[in-house]
Amino acid sequence: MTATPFPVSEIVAARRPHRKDAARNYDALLDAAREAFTEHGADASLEDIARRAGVGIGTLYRNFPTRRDLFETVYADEVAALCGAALELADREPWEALTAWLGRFAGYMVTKRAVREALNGESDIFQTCRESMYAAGGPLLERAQRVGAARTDMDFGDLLRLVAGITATNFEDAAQRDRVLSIALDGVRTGR
Amino acid sequence: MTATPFPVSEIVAARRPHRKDAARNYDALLDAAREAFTEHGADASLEDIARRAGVGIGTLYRNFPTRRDLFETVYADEVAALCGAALELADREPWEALTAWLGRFAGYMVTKRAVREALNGESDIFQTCRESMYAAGGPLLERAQRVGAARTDMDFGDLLRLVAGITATNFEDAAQRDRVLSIALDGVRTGR
DNA sequence: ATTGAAGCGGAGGTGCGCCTCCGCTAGAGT
DNA sequence: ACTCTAGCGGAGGCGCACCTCCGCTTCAAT
Repeated sequence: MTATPFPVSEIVAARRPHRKDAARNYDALLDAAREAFTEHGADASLEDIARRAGVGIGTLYRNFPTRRDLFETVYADEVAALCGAALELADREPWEALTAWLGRFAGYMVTKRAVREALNGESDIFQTCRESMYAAGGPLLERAQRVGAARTDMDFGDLLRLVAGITATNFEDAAQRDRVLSIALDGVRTGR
Repeated sequence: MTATPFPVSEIVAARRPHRKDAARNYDALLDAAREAFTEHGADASLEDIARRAGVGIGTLYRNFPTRRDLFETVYADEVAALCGAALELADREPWEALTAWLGRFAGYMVTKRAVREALNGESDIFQTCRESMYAAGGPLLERAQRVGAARTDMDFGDLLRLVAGITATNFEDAAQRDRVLSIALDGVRTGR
């Protein structure tokens, strides 16, 4: 849906049908799937997704012949949006831009977890997504490192896992999540 | 199984049957269930668990009438073992004792995740487990805080979530996991 | 050794999600 | 307006996991 200059965005576009009604259904299925994954994780029922989207189960299967196709596309769509977000942060302060992007990244972790679980890491789409993610977010960390705001004995992959893990956890409330995330980022930050 | 002075250990003991063969089956089921949860997460099939344990499905249901009963008991058993581990660290250096225990804690997170997912947080056993965990691990953090090794603007709950989140993530290799965990703990540590 | 009851196991009924298939609908080109 | 084809929907077959039920086995108390 969200168009970005990153390769991952083509994955979603390539599948999208041309006819008007078909495209609408396609979008509705993607939205419904994202919602269902957030709610039920990898076990979300395909028939439930079709129901949410207001289409027949047959339509779901025509657009996404296998469960894997659907999961991959939802995932790619999320990653594409996240990549787009990184571009809009180019003019902010390095450290602030980095943490703002990580905040957005955190929001996408729920879906990502479900997808990873379902696909069991056995998909080459992860490679493409990883590349796009690194291309989008990597520069934010490098910028912060260059101005001495972030420690240099870590790479972007380390940072993503750190934030990913923490945001995937259930907290008592939003305040605790922010507190814990900020403690972890104190481990990343240098100078103050 | 593992006997500790913590209330949570009674949950497992209370269920354990008295007759010899029944007790053996009970233990085998618990082991098989822990293994299955580690491997397949919350979706582990009960029939598969019975098969692994070498007992009939009927035996599983007699011991654990509902899926919830089985999950709760496995979880309680893990927590009891973890509580026991904390007691054995009383004579170590404060910071070292804390990190050693957190390392052990990390090992139990896989099962814990599966159980939490299955029970959807809707069980009062979590309350009991939380209390036992805090009673066991809390003093380790307080000790480290008292000698100035750990920051004081956080509590034990924050620390558990921090470690729990990170260890629940998939890393490229063990080295990366340790690196990330150590970065996060740098955020906790004070004075060097 | 006897016996009763506690425990065992797995066949089979039930329900649910997966996926296919095909008669019907509606968009797009002329 | 007409047509023809891409697209639609959902009934229904299939398989798997859940759970019950009951005849058989094993323990342990006397």
